[in-house]
Amino acid sequence: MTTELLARVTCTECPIRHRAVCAHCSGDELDVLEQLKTYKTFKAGDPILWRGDKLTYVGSLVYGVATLSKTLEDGRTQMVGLLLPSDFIGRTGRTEIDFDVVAVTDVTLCCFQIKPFEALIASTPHVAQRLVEMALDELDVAREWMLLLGRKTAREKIATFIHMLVQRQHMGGTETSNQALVLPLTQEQVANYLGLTLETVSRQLGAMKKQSILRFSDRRHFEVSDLPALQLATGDDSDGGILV
Amino acid sequence: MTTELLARVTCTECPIRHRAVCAHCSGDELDVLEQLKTYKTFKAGDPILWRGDKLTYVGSLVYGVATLSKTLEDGRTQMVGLLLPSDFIGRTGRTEIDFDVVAVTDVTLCCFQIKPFEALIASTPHVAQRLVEMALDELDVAREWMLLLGRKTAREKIATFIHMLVQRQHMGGTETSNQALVLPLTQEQVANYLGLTLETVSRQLGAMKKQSILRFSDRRHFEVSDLPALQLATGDDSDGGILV
DNA sequence: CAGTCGTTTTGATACAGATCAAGTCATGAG
DNA sequence: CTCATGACTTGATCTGTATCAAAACGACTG
Repeated sequence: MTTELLARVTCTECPIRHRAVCAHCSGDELDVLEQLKTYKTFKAGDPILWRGDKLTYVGSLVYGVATLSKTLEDGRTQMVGLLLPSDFIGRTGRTEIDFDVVAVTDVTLCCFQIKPFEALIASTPHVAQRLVEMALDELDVAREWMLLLGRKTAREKIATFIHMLVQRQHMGGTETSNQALVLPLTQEQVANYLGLTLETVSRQLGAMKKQSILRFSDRRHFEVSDLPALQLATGDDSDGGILV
Repeated sequence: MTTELLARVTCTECPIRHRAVCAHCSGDELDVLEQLKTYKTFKAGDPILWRGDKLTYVGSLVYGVATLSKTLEDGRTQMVGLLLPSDFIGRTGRTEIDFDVVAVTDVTLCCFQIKPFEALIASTPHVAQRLVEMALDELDVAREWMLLLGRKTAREKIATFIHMLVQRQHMGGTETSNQALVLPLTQEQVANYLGLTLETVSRQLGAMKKQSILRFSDRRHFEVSDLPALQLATGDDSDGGILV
């Protein structure tokens, strides 16, 4: 990973080429991006943006995992987003953000200064269009999470979270279960994502291990040994939109 | 209100002219919208869009109040959005929505067929740009609500909700407290918005009446008699972004 | 390899808010 | 005016999850 961290990649070879803001861009448009982009790297634990910071750049997450979170005065915190490769950080039309962005693992960002980027949007409809798509997708995700936070039980929350990891991690892969998965967060971070305490997360994960729904090889790596049971435990409709 | 419901208004006289998708449009552009738009009305309680419906039109809410909500199989429901005048319903780039939109009061929508509207976006950057702004604003709101749902106490939830009503209802008005406000939802609907039960909503509102933070003239109309106390009870930072 | 720090597990207890169960209060219909 | 229905209130009890506390487990450090 350390080599990846520093290597400058050309857009055409970029691992997030087809999912990031640049997804709809033609070769010509990529050339423009190529000129503007710079890479920034962050170590695990580093803050990427702090609440109230002046927003000087925006960018796409290329490698690693980062979190968005909001914190109350007394320290209670709620994660409001989990950023995986191809996700976008920052927004146009505003110069401040009202949450913290933190690198959870080592992170590489493909960045653009905000001014030139805004000019780019005005001149490159493909980027603007993709940005809307991504914003609306995020909105859908946020609303799904509102349902989770407001109405699901601890068990359903954990199951939904794991199920989301499955879907996001082996996109396009084979649909067989028993696939190696990474848990990119500590249990405390999972708790902050799900509106729970870390003790409850531990107990619920423990229960799912005992029921052999999950099998952990170490703290960070596991597989789903009973996907149907997991899906059932999410509390959602049986079919995830795929009609029988 | 019934007269308003059916009256066709020209864009230049439209009450949401400066806040809706059309906010940035020039006179010429409004002329185009004028050709495309049609009004639709709904009675209180009517469904506007149902989950899984084919999305054939999009539109702006002109008069009234509507809710977005998601429901689990066993009936637990969570409101994921409260639509007030100028808010936008529908999205581009997808033909289905995964939540229900319901009219809470009588509602008038300014609608566009989705096909011509998508063409419009492509040709009218002012609309596209406004749409992005609105999507990102909604995303901010959704994330604020995630913090509320995941981490706030019942009392903080109620206080935050009322405080939001204050802000959205007398936008641009004088900053004095003691202003007549409308509670557009039943307590059961408030409960679904806040991830609580209706009994808890009743008790917390009762407590705030007893502490003379709120004063109700009838079920639906009230005023905030102690705004600082309300703000304190939200659990948020003291200043709502306005520096002293 | 002993020591330390962050993470996870486990147990006992407390409590906020849910649930269950009657009421009471409005409003509108006949 | 009476009845019916939906909205709200109030009280008693239950329970899921938080809280408090301690120990066990790893991974890294010197």
